[in-house]
Amino acid sequence: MVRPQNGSRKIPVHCDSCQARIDGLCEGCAPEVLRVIASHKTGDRKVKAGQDLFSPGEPCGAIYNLVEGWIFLYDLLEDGRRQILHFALQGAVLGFHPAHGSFTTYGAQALTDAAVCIIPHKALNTLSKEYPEIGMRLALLTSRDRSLAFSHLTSIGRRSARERVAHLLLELFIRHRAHWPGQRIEEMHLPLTQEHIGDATGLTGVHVNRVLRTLHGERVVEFHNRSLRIVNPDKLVDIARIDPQLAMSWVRWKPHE
Amino acid sequence: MVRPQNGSRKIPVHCDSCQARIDGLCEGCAPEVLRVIASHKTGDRKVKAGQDLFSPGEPCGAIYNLVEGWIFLYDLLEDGRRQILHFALQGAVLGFHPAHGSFTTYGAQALTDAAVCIIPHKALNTLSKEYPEIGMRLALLTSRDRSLAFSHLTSIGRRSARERVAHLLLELFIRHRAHWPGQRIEEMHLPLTQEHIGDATGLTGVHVNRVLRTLHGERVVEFHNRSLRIVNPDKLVDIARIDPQLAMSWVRWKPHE
DNA sequence: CGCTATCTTGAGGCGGATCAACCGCAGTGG
DNA sequence: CCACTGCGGTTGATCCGCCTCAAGATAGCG
Repeated sequence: MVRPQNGSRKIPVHCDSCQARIDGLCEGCAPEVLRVIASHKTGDRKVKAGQDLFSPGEPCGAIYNLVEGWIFLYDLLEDGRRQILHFALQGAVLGFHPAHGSFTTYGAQALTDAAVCIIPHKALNTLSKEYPEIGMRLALLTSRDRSLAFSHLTSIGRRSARERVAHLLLELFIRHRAHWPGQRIEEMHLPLTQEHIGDATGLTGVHVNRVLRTLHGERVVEFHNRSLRIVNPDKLVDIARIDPQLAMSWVRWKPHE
Repeated sequence: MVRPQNGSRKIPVHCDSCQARIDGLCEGCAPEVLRVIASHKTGDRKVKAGQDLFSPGEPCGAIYNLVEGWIFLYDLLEDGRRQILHFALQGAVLGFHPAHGSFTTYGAQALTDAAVCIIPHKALNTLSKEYPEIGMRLALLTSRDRSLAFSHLTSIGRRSARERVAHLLLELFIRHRAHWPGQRIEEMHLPLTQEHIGDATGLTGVHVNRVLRTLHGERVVEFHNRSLRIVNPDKLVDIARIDPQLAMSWVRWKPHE
């Protein structure tokens, strides 16, 4: 299992666009909004794997910056069915809702032990006056999330189970690798169960299993033990029908001028 | 068929939150970003029904403010299958992508004759320096779109055909009424074909037809001739399983302080 | 070493897709 | 004024992808 960080954030990473060597966040293309925001935090918070950072329907008083770990956003129906809306990686801004001071419409749960820093909404308001660029940076971040959500919509609405699963695995692989581009190996720690994959793709865990077994049998990907290994990248891309253009928008916030 | 505006934008409307009487855009809660942005437009553009404002894969050099008409965002697969991502109503900001100067990953097509004003990306950059609030306003707008996309994800991923259709109709009705709150009548012009509804809900037009016929037979909604009439609102809400909390986020950008 | 979550595999059923007519209606042109 | 055309809606028959239910098999983990 290849997991370069594994608890230590001291390993420097490269930004995929600017190739700058930085610690955790890219200054050029990943928004400095994160650093500035983080500097105004009122506190940190650790979330254990399986715990909610916030739950659906809670009052939302703060936004969070994900410093470490995996967190997913989810929606819950009354009958218990769950839809996973987004997988958040390091550096993500969470809890930024259109209506401040209202209630969350979805929840956020940690897949691994995670760490966030907390910025109250009030701080954000004053902050945006001090650093006018913040607003636009935040808009770009949110816009990237919207693009991702759009691509998930297309996937769930119009693709087959096989394509959906391939698409999701590839997306997570690409987004993850963008954070750790030093790794050339087509293998990563992916802290999901097959049921998570099902809830993200609109399938059942059982059917995800069948798809994964097939893909395994075809020597495309292996997913065991929360470790993803891409055996045949070309074929996976082919199955997922990824638009390379789109893939870029998954990792880039903004091109360098 | 009740269609209050029908080509004339002179009818004043009320903001659902602030009750201010305004022309087209609410100053209090709908962001003044729109007015400011519009004041920096380099031109207007009319789009005929059925025409693309922009197509998938085009270079994107400008953002647009929808002044009049309905426009939907869509994604196209190679084999021709289409997913509708979003229905944009008056006041919407279109074409704001995470990577400026790159290419669009989805298209925007007019459902009715539509009018937009054009703001080049460059203008946006300088603009955000002049009016620092713009960025944050834009972030909130984009965040609202993201919430909508999330709720569509849940719908397509986890709800039955019946629930999805009910959900979409109710969403469009609520969002539309927010622009024309003077109308008490549960009837509106909805410029969609059943195929559009299918492409938005991940169903086929044929199946949408069956669902609509059933709902008609149950005296819940009538959808004829691009006109939607909600016969039994309570039942529709019940079928759609709308979270009232969520419904608010469809129309509100930001609560008044 | 037992517990519990997760993975695996099979059998059977169903919701929605697909395919194929046919209808109604608004243009449109003779 | 009417034939022609094309789009959208309607309906039926059939099919299939994925769900459901159920029973093991594995494998982390205390």
